[in-house]
Amino acid sequence: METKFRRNTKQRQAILAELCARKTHPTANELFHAVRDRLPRISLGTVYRNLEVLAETGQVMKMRDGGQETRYDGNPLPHAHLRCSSCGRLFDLEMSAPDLDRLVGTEISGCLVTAVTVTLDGICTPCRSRS
Amino acid sequence: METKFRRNTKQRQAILAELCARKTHPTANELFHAVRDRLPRISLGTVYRNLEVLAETGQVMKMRDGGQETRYDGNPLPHAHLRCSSCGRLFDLEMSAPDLDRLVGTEISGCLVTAVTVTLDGICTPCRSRS
DNA sequence: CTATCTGCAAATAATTTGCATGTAC
DNA sequence: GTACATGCAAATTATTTGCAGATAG
Repeated sequence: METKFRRNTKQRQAILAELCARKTHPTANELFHAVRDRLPRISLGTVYRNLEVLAETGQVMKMRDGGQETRYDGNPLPHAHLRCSSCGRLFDLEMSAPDLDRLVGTEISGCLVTAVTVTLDGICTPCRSRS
Repeated sequence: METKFRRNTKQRQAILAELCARKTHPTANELFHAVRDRLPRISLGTVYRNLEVLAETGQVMKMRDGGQETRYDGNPLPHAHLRCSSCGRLFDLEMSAPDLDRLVGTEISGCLVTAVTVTLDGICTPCRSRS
């Protein structure tokens, strides 16, 4: 959408609030169901459209690393993730990657770097004890 | 598919050869069209099925970081990527991340780490000169 | 007021799957 | 010979879009 002004609708507020209230990294559909408790008439399309806007304005991060669905992260600060290859969940890692984060804003092979994403793959504790 | 034996079909060979011959990170559909020059009756479903098998056996890497389509990488060695936020292309980076690669095989918060993915976002040289 | 946003439903895009037939081992 | 793989087409899943009515600023 190439629009100049952005309205602060109750739908957009509710989606952002719901996302920021979570430490998990929900899908659009999960957010849709959560937000629907408060706004019963909200539609899935609206959730997708708002997440797109929020990602453009940098309030939210889109994460397409893992499974089939896009997940969203309400934490705008740089932090690494761990994806469980068994259950597909994404966890925040305390760890950061200072050497890599420093690359933001620099040029590499003529490319201006705007973000650094670090994702580890592994098996999370619940999945390990289950097997 | 939970099968024991894996056949070395000409389709699977052709897909892997085509992928390894490239420095780019093609989509399933791009590979489909490329391989079809040699195997005119190959189907898109077969390409998807084989890429899945090749990813399971570690000969190929699935990359879902960026745009909407999954891309595949025929280089099994660890290396970072740069994704152009304008055109969506994925480039290999000479750079590696030794501090992070060292994490493979270790445990972090009880999770056994099996892989580390590093992706930078930026605008590639062609896209920068175009604007 | 009016440009932006919403709900709804239909459309699209990527990927997966069922099934009859083919083929590597 | 038989389990695994293929081609084809239909099904599924995630996401996007068109449009008429609603609403934030």
